[in-house]
Amino acid sequence: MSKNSFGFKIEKRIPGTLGRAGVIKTPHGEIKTPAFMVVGTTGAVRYLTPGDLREIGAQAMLSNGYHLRNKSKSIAKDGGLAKWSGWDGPTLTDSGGFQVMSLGSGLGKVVSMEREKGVTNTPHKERLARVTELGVIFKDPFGGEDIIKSGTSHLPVAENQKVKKIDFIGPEQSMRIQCRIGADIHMAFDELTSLADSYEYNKKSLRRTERWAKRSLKEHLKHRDDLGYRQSLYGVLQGGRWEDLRRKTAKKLGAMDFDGYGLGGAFLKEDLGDILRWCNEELPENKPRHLLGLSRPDDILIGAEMGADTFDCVAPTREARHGKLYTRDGDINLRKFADSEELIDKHCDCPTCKQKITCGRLRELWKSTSLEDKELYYNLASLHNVRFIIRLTEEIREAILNGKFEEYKNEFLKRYYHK
RNA sequence: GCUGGAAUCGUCUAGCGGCAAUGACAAGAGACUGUAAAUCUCUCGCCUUCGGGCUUCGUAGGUUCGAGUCCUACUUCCAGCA
Repeated sequence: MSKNSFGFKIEKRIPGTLGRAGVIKTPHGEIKTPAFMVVGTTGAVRYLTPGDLREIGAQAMLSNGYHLRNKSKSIAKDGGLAKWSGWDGPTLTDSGGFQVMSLGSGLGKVVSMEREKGVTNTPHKERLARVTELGVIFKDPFGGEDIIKSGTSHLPVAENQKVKKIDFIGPEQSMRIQCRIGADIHMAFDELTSLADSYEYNKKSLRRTERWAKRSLKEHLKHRDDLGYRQSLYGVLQGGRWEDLRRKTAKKLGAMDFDGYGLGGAFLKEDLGDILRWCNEELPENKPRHLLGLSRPDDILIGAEMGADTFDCVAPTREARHGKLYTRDGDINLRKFADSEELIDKHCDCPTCKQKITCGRLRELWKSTSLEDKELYYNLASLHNVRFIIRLTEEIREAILNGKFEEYKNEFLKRYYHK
């Protein structure tokens, strides 16, 4: 295979659905799909080494252009993300589109998929991101020194507020940053809307995201070979929970020359399947699709069934750090396992379970006042949870290839969610 | 033995006349989905029809409308001197 090629091949479909198993080819290796990409926002997965990632069967890592924006030049100098990070397999970078929401309308809030949680948007004056047609103005709240003088009312800061820096990121900036970082796959710059945004706002935002997609594509073409290997670009589909918006944007971006597609949005759990179906019925079948930011087993199963090929999510590592560990019979809360001699899951093939480290011991490390103990816990717990999700995608792939997806899905869901 | 000082919710701690009583830790429950997350929320004397009721700050008295807070005695602990 040529070093410069990107490709996707479908190996087998799930009969009667949009789902498939396949292989994505990138300059840094293949990704057998469905696959879970580990999240290493700043170039490393928290508390996991590249060696750990290999050991638990990770195939690809997702990093973030926004978080690496100030390091992109030195990453380019080192030959790109793979060389710089020590993870030499396939990589993907997000554009910063998630931060438009997480630092803007969703600042200080959790991203929930439950209707009951009653999502509201953060007031404009408190936001650290402001959206304009040209791009997004980000305010960096850390290490504030520079005082923003008056006469900057177009910026999302109060007068005389101390902030370190104002960053402007639009499609062109995001593409340049991502092309310097040099992941195998990039995301077009998009705006992720929140569950609280109206149809009208979503429509307006979606049109802008589509214009940004076009601009992303144009800028990306200029720089995609700068590091000596071909970097690919996915267009990102937004449109909230509305079928007309979703189908229209999928058709529109689907006709553009992207290498694949990101399926984005803040979803209610009950809507996920429909939204993915609307998008994937319209998108070209022969291009890979990445479902952005989801990893609960039911979400991955629906995603795979509805034609998503790759996934990423911070939940496995974050929840590991917070004491929630995954098992086939549902999640456990480590708090309840003081002095327990049990293993998390005696059939698990992760390094932590293979070493026979008990829940009691894990809890002790987690609750320890020693940072060293805690960090050991974060490593052991992250290894377990990430391996659990990777194994889930491996088993889904296996089931698709064997024509047993439906059977596998039902059995898994029954055991995991006790229904 | 004498002289000081101290005793508060599992632990440490605030409290100098209006207090069911501060904060931290521990404990318990929940959350977390393209990482502002080694984070966040809630509970943490007993009962409650959620209005409130009851019992609490070493023990026993006292002063006061009112005491964890002031006074007396006792108990225990700490420090200094013998």
